[in-house]
Amino acid sequence: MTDDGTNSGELLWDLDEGPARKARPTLTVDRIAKAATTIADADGLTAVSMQNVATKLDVTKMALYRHVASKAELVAVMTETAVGTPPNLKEIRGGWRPKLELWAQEMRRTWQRHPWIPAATAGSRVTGPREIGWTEVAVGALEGTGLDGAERMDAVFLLSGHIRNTQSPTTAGTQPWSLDRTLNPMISARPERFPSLVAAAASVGNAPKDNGWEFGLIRILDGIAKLIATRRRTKA
Amino acid sequence: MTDDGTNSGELLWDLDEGPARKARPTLTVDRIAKAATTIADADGLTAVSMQNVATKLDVTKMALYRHVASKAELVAVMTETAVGTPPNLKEIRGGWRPKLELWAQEMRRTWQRHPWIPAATAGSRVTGPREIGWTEVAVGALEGTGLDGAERMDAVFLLSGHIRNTQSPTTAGTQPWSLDRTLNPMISARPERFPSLVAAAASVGNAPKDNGWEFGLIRILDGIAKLIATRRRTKA
DNA sequence: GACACATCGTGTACGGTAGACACATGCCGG
DNA sequence: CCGGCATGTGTCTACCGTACACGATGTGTC
Repeated sequence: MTDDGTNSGELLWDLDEGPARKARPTLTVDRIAKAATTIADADGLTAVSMQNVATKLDVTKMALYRHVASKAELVAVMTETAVGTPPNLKEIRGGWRPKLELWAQEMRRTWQRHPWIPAATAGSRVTGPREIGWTEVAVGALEGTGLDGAERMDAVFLLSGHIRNTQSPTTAGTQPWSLDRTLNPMISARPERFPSLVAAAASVGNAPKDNGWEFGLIRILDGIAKLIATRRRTKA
Repeated sequence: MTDDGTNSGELLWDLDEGPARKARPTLTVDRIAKAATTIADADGLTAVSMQNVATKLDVTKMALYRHVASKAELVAVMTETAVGTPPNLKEIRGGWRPKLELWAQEMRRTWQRHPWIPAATAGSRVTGPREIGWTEVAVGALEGTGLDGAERMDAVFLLSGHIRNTQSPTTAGTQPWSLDRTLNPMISARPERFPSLVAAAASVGNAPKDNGWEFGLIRILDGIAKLIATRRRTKA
């Protein structure tokens, strides 16, 4: 960038380092997506602007449009890369429940590595095959449980929705308390108006500070288990 | 608005209708919020820009800043007004479950009237007292169930998260099928890659087309019921 | 009744966003 | 050698939220 005299000196010395060293490697979709992902991981999806990505790659923002059609497409590519490949659940023994537990944990871990994924995968949009692959294996884990197709789909949607809700501060609803279980001061200052919330905050046990992740996971799986038990009974 | 000759005629006639009829009613927070809500109800929260709201009220956008400090504050006012007052659950008989069922239904209905609420209530922000009131009554419905404070809060959060996930197309995760249960064509074209999804889509029963709302609600409540049953047993 | 002042709406400006489009440059095949 | 095509640049438009100076207007006080 800086075009001062020192640069020419560096250029001379760099001649020793080998031939054909490109000053600027050519732009590819991959490099663009990687740069955008770095930004998103660090500063969130809102920090991903064409300008920011372009600056990081030392090009103008319009250069990016030679490789991606729109920002939405860029985000789609980022997402499809970041979600990775779903876990292989076929080798997991013990039926549908351990499989879904592993699946949920893996998904949660992936989303923790890339906290912007929930925001990027909300709303209607084009979905990539790898992302769909996650749904595929989860629905597959529920085959043979007696649930019909719609139920298997709904169960997986319920589970992934829970991950979304507990994982991302940007897509989750606002909680009355903060992450460390400290009640909103506006509430604790008005115990007569919000008695149940104040009482609940006063009697918090040693629950894990995971934004309700573990709690919800067990409740959902228990609920699904109950339905499956009913189906097996009616079938027999 | 139009400043043509017909207007003066109307003005003359209007003299009969009473004194002090203001051509433009003065701007108030209420009128601004109402206009913004109308826009959001019709075209979504993204259509709510200061410019659009101002145009609707026939003022410049900067005039709005005399009454609201920022757009975030405007959205907060809109939300607090739109959520309304929570239902009175104390009169509902039959224990926690019918109470929470009614609560969830009422919340869902409110959110259906204003589909932008999920998007407006996501992320960290200032929460209004009426909105917190909804959480208050739901947590209150779980008192006396044996759940500790954190569990009562987590249960309500789980439930409202489910409403959010099934209610708003903008905050929900993308489903492999559309609202009418038609599988994404990208999936149905590749049955060898997504066998479980194709199989599930083929065996959909007469499940309600409610985006998994009813399914998830029952599963979650069943899961909570199981936990409550455990607590009662250990207590006794 | 005049005048100062507070309130409220206007107009202009700034930095940010996504993206359309014309132009330059450099590489590669004939 | 040379023409064409791919790729990156520069400029422009239409938005977004919001800071700030200005003018009009209505109101309370002397």
